[in-house]
Parts: sequence; structure tokens; C-alpha cells
Amino acid sequence: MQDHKLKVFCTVAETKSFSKASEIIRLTQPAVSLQIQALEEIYGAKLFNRSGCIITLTPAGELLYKYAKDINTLYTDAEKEIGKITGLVKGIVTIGASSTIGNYIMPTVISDFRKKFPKVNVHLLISNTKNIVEYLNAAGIDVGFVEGDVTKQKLLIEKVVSDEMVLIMSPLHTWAKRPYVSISELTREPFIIREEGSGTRQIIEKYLTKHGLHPQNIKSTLTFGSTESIKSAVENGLGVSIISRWAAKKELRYGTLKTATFKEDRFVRDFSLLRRKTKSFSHSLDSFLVYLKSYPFDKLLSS
Amino acid sequence: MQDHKLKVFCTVAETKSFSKASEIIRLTQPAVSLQIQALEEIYGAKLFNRSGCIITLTPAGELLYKYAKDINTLYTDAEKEIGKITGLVKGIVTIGASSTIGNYIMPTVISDFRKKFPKVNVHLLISNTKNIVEYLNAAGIDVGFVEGDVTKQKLLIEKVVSDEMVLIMSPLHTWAKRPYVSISELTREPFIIREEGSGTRQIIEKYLTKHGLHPQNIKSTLTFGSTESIKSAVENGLGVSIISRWAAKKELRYGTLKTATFKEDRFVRDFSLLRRKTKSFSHSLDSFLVYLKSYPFDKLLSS
DNA sequence: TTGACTTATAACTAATAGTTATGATATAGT
DNA sequence: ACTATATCATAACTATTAGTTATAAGTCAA
Repeated sequence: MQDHKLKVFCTVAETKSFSKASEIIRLTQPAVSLQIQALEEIYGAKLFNRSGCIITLTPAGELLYKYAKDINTLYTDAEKEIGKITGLVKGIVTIGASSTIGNYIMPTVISDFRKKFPKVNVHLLISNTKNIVEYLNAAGIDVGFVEGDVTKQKLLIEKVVSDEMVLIMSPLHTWAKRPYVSISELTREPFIIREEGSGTRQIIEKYLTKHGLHPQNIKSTLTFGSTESIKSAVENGLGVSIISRWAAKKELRYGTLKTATFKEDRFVRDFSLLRRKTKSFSHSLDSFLVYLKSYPFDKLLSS
Repeated sequence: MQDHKLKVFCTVAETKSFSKASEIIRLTQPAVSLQIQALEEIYGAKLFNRSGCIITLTPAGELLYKYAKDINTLYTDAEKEIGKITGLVKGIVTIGASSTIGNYIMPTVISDFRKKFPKVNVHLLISNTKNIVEYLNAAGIDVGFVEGDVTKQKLLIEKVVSDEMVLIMSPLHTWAKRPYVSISELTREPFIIREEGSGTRQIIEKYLTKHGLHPQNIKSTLTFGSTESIKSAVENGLGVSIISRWAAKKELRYGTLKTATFKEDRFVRDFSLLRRKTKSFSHSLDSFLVYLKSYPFDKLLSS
């Protein structure tokens, strides 16, 4: 529980944008405008200078922001303290995750967490790393999970689990029985790749380049916009591709896909947990973080 | 601006009654029940033990109450600070007043105040002294104005203006030309009095008894339920009565009533301002209190 | 057990918050 | 200077939340 008007106000103050704030709190922009107008009416003072694109807090706004943060902290603390008394963990945890971890890992983790804490509602929001970081900074989400490196952030970063990018192919493919394949061999096979601009495509190209294989030398037959579509294509024998082992888990179990790793260098990266440095966590979030720390990710992948 | 759910919760916590709280915040009792239920749902904990008629805070309730008070203080402070910046005094002042001061003095005072502070909304609630004290303690009103003595309260009491109870009569009455009348003469004239249980009746009887005139010796012809009805009756020559000079002001000006004071002892009492000892006042209330301090009540009565 | 008192529930209404569609305004690029 | 674009404001409508009246269901005391 917290004050909705003040929450909206704080988000605008932090992002310095009505539209960005609206995105973060999952509201439309006019809704944000109206809430701010209502506050300005209540306090009889303009809270933001909107001279064009640049939005700044007025002195009154600055003042309200200070109080609003304190008020929100009290709300959070009250909830936490009462949670301690009742023993019951209850509330909402909002998680942001980038594609792979959001689609293939978090659903299982969240389900397991909910078995232990049935009164905690979990919201999972899937977006790219940039947005996750932004949402997190503006308190639009409680924690973030991203793949790859996050730098220069005023956020706490912790490795959660590692991820291996593996070669996938149809079980009928000649490589299907081989434990590993040399990177140079990739030029001989039709390769299915993500669209231009995709983060996954970028890291794959970077990896291949590092090992002397330039992207233009690849027989790129198909460009698909999602991991799911790539898997389908590979299952149908249209070519090979590289995806996260987590994303291939189900198909490996069913035997509709086979994997191979690279001879030269294993293609691994980490999934990281991001959170704000603030110590003011809700009881639900606390429980989630503790739960996560002892979560057996290894079992998950091998099961 | 403040949190409505918490406001309702605090009032229930302070009065230890849903129905009494509903009266104080001018809501119906079911509305209060629903708000409390909503809070209990939010925090996943019962906040009150309602075992029969006795309502007590649960440990979770105690805790929330502590936080709620802090939160409300922050809301008030924020409003005040912003008010200081803008210079504009804006908000709501809720005044409780007992009958005479509420009906005959406060309307003028409030009108004058509003000329200087047009952005302050004033709510005036007229009730008996007992209720005023109760509302004030539970923060249902910001200040109270009562006639007569208030004792044993954890409230601040300040004399505002004095009030004289005077004999009123028709201009055609034989006493109309006399500046004062002896108390003993009252037995000879038909006397119009307030109903049993009225505070005004009580103090009149007390005064008369003190001066050796027992209520049963009075020719009590009519018993009326309001000061206005008594004035009408006296204007029509049905008898004489004793009312506050403030209440008779308009009729004295128009000449439809005449007054006399008592020979033996002037019948005076004070109107007092009551407020909580808390220092957390809104900017509007502050302004009102300051305005009141220098208000020329004397001019009011003589004008 | 009844009667007075207090809180809970149900059905309806009022008020508030949010949405879509569109307009206005300021900055950026040609 | 003139579009183009990005961003906030406004309007009309819808959904959600809060409050009301009427009534039921408990408690306690006689």
C-alpha cells in the first residue's frame, strides 16, 4: 500500500518526463498528466516547469519530492513490520527480465516461489536490458534480471546463474551425434539468425568474429524475430542456429532438438540480478531475494 | 491532502468504535467498516479485535497506528512547507462550535476571514460541547468554540470573547424602558424557556437558583426548542426570556426586541477556543488562529 | 429471550481514476 | 523559415473505487 498520486509524482520527478513515467508505472500519459494536475490543484502550486521538452521540479515540487520519498518509506516499513508480526508474506513483487531469462527461467522460479509464498503476487515484465535498468532506477520494478554485462550503473549487480549459448540442430542432422563442432564448420550449414538489432544477434556476431568467423561468411538463410520461431525452423531441418541452452531445454527433453558446443571456446555468459541500492525493500521482495539465493538453478537445467 | 484509509483507521483506533468514528469523519458506519476491511485485506492482518462491543487494536493495528500518525504528520508538514513557498494559504479548516457561538458569531468571523484568505475552505459544524470535545480529540475538527467551562480536558483552552445573557422582551413591554430588572421580578412575568436537557436552560436555572429564585417559582408558559423560536415568541409579546446578547443582536438593531440586564449580578460567561496540544497545524489553520487572535469581537457586537 | 447497541453485508449510486482519440506547443532537422 | 517529431494537455467516454441506504447478524445486559 502506498499513495498513488505521490508514486506517480515521484516517477515523473525521477524520469523528468510524463510519458516515460507513464510507461514505467504502466499507465497512459494522460493519466499521469491528470494525477499531476490534481496534485498541483491540491497544493495550489505548480510542481513542474514544463517549458517545452525539458521538465524540471519547481521549488514546491522539490519540497514535495522530499516528503513524498519519506512518506513512501514509511508505507513500505509499515507493511514490512506488519508482515513480520503476522508471519504472512503478502504483497506484490514486480520483476523485470530480459528475454531469455524472462521467458525460460523466471516462470519456473516464480512458480516454485509461489508454492512457498502463495500470498505474494508476482508481476513479470519482459523487456530489453536498457528498459529493465531504466524501470529499476525509477522504481517501476523491484528487481531486474538481465543477460550479459551491465556496467556504469548505480545498481547492485549479482550473478545469478550462467548461461551457455549452444548450437542447435535437428536430430536428423549430421552434427546431431557429435558432441562438439568447430566454429569454422558453421560456414557450411544454413544458419538461422535473429533480426538486425537483436541483442542475441549482436552477441553471437561478436563471438563468431572473436573466433575469426566474419558474419558475412555465414550462410544466413533465414532471419526470424524470436527464439521460438528459430527453434521451430531448426526442428524442421531448415538449418542450425545458436541459442541459450535454457531456451532449448524443453526441446532437448522431447528430443526434437539436439545441441552441440563449440570445440574452440565455450560460449558462456551470466544472468545477473539487478537491484537498487536502497535498503527499503518490502517483506515480499526480501523473501523473494532470499528464496532466489538458495534456488537450485542447476537442477532446473538438468531436470 | 492525506491518506483517507489511514485517516479512517486512526479515527477508529482513537475512538475504539466504528460508529463513533463514522460520525466524526462524517461518513456512514458501513463506509468505515469497508475501509477497515480493505486495509485488513491489504496488510493481510486483522487490525481490530471486534469481540462484541469492545474494540481493541491488534498488535498489527498498534503498529500501523504508529506509522499512520507519522505518515499523516508528513502529509501535513509537506502541505505547510509548500504553503510557505507559494505564500498562498489554501486548504480546509474545520470548525466545531456550540450553538450560540456557532450560529451567531462564527458566520461573521468566517466571512471576514474568507475575504482575506479566499482559498481556504471553512467547514462549520454546530453541535453540543460534549461532541465538540470528542470530535476535537479524534481530529474530526481542527478547532472548537464552546460556551461555558470546559475542564479536565487534554485540550488547550483560550478565552475568545465574553458573552452576556440578557433579559429580552418586546419593545411594548413595561420593562422595555428600564435599564435593569431585579431577578425577583421574573416571577411576575410569563417566562419562555428552552426544553429540559438544554445546556442553555441548565445555566439559566443555575444562575437563578444562585440568586434565590427557584425554577419552579417562574411562570413558565412556553417551552421552545431553539433560540430562534424563543425570540419570535418574545417579539410577539408572549413573555420574556433570557438569551445571549449575541443571539439578540439582529433584533436589537431592528428594534423588535429590547434587553435589560440584572440588577443584582451581571450574567456573563466566556466563549472559549479549544484545540489539540499537537503542534502539527496546517497552514490554513495557522492563519485562521492568527486571524482570530486579532479579531475585533467588540466591534462586532456594537455594530 | 428479548431489546438495545454495534458491526457486517448487499444492492445501488456517486465520485474518482483511467483510456482512447485528438489538439497544442516546443524543439530539431532540412 | 518550415516541416517533422516528440511531448504534454484536453475532451469524451468507460472502468473502478468509495459511499449510501436498507437490512441482517452478532453481543451483552436485563
